[in-house]
Amino acid sequence: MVRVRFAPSPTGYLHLGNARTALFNYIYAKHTGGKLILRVEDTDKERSKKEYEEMLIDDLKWLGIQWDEGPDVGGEHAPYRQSERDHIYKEYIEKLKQSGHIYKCFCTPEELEEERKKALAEGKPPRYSGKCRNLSEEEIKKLEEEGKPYTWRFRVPDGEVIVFEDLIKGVVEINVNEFGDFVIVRSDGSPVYNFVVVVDDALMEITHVIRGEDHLSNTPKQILIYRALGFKEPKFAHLPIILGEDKSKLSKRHGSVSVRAFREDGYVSEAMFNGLALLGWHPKKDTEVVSKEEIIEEFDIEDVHNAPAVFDRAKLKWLNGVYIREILDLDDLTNRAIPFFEKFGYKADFEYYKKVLNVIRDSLETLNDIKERAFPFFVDEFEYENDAKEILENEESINVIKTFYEKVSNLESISQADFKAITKEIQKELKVKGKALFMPIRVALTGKTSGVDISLLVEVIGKDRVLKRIEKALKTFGG
RNA sequence: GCCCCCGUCGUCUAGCCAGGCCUAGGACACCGGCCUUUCACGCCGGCGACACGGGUUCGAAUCCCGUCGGGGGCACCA
Repeated sequence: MVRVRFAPSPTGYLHLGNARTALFNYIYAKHTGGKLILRVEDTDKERSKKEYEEMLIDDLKWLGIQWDEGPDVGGEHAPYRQSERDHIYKEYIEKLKQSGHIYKCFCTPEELEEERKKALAEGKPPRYSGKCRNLSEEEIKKLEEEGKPYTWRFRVPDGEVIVFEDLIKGVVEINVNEFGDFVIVRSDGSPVYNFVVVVDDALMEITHVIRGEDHLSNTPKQILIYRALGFKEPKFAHLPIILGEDKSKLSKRHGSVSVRAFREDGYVSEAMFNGLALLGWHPKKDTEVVSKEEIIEEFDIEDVHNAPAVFDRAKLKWLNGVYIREILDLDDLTNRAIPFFEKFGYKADFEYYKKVLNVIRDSLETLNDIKERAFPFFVDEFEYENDAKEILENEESINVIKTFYEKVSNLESISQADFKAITKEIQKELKVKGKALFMPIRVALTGKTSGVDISLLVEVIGKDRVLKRIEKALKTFGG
C-alpha cells in the first residue's frame, strides 16, 4: 500500500509550488490506490498560525485534493500536527542519545558564525568543525555546571557516501562530509526539521516521499537518521521546482503565486488542477486539456520531467478559458460566477445570470472578465466612450437609432429574431448597412464600440431597457 | 567557494532510458488570413528549438566526456 504525504508549514496561503507538490502526491496516491496523509509542520512558532492552517486546508479542498488522514479528519497515526507530537520526538531523541548517535555541543551561535565566516574566507566549505564531538566526560560536566546551553548534534560517519535512488532524478550520491555533524536538538530542547520529518514519515508509514527539489540536499541527512533509528527508508521523488519568469524560484516577487489569488481572480479549480499537473508532466495523447480522472489514470511519478519549469501564466489563463467556455456545465458555471457578479454589483436572479453567461461565456477567460463583458446587461446609466461618441455625433446615426426606437416601441417584446427583422427593415428604408447600421445601435445601447452580440443583448435586457437607453442617447446626442 | 540537480521553439512540453520512423511533433504567446455589424470565440496558416565542443557509431536530440549556462542547497528555518 502506497502512503504519501503532503507536509506544509502553515505560514500563509497555499503557494503554487506547494500546491503542485500536494497535487502530485494526491494524484500518485489515487493512481496507485494508496493513501494521502496531510501533516502540518507547525513547529516554527514564529510563523505558523492556526488561521493559516485553515486557509491551507480550504485551498487544498478547493483544488480538489482530498486526503485520507490529517489534522481535520484524524487517522490512526494521529496527531497530524507536529506541534502536538513533542512527546514522540522526545522518545526518539532518547534513543539516539542511548545509541550514541548524537552528542552535546556547547558552541554558541556566535562562535559557529565566526567559524563559518573563517571557513568561507579560506575557501573551505562552511561546516561544523566537530569541536565538541570528542569532549571528555569531565569537560562536559564542567560546561554543564557552568550552565552553558547546548545542542545535540548527529555524529556523522566520516567520509561516508550516501547513495539513494530518486524516482525522478535517478541515482544520487552525496558524500556526508559535505555537511558534517548537524544539529538534531536545539538548545531550547526542541527538535529540528530534518529529525522530525524522519520520525513522522517513518511512524506514519510513508512509503514514498514526494516533495520539492529544494529538499534534495536534505535527503542524505535524513537517510542517516532513518538508519540510526533503524527505520525502513522510503522511496524519494524530488519534483523540479517551479520558476518565475526570471528563472529563479517562484515567489511573491513574481506577482500572485497563491492559489487563493487565482481563485479570487476568477480561475476555476479544474483549470488550476489541470494547469498545475501540466507543470512537469504531460499526458500521452497530444492534448493539454485533461480531466482529473484522466490524469489520475495515466500519471506515473517516473514520467515527471526533471528540469525546472517556468510557470506559464498565459497558458493557465487560456486553459481556464477553455474550462469556462467549453467544459463546465452552464448551471454549474452560473453558480460559480454568482459571487463574481455580486462582487461587481451586478444584481439579478439565477436565471438572469444564467442567460447572461450563456451569451458571454465565449468571451471569458476568467470569471473576473465578467465585470467588463456583463456590464451592458446590468448597467443602464453609463458614460459613452470617446470613440463611441463620435459615432453618434452624426445625423445618419441619429436617424438610425430614432427609427430603431420607433420600431421597437411597436413591439410587445424583443427577441433576437425581432432584432434581425427590424435591422433588416431599417437597412431597406434608410439605405444603410453594415457598420453604419449596427454601430449606432451598439453605441446607444452599450456606450462602447465593441462587446457582445447586440441581437442577443436586446433579447436578454428586454424592450423597456432598450428603449430607455435609446432615449438617453437621443437626448445626449440630439435628435 | 563547495555539493547536488538540470539544459529541445520566448514559455509548457513530446521524442531521450531500449540510437535510424525527427527535413524534431503538440500547446500557449506572437504575427497574418478567414468567419463576423464590433470585440471575443472558432477555423486556417506563419514565425520559432535539439546550449556549445569533442568523441562512440554506417548513423546521435537520443550513448560517453568536457565546457558553458541555469537552478537548488550548504542554519539552533521548514
